[in-house]
Amino acid sequence: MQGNNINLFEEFKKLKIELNLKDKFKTNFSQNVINTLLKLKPGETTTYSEIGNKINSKAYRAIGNVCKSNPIPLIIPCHRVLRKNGEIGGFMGKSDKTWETNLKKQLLKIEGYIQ
DNA sequence: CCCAATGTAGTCT
DNA sequence: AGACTACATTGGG
Repeated sequence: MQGNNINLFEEFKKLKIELNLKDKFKTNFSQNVINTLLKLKPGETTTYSEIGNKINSKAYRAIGNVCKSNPIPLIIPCHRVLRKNGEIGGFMGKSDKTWETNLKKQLLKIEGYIQ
């Protein structure tokens, strides 16, 4: 059956939603973080320290803070950011084993990063 | 294991 | 304005 599968990214493209990211992310730092995140493709992951290298900053923890203020998870793919030591890291403001971090794992599964 | 460094936002005084 | 605090982290002692 062909028509049963939906490519979410193609569907999103069709919607042609325009986001005013500068409105939400005012500072230089946060815009750098967001721009770096938007370059990630489905199935790709990065780490807080890797983003730090790209934007020339050591504020790894602050990178998490930017993600926390992400109004639209999935469009700004904060779930593709993992800890350098392989841990899952936090999601939507929570860092321990909560439904939020579990959702993060599920998203990575869907995108094929983990089984 | 403990701890300083990092950027932002929030809460005081 | 300034001081202080909490964070989805990291690398070093």
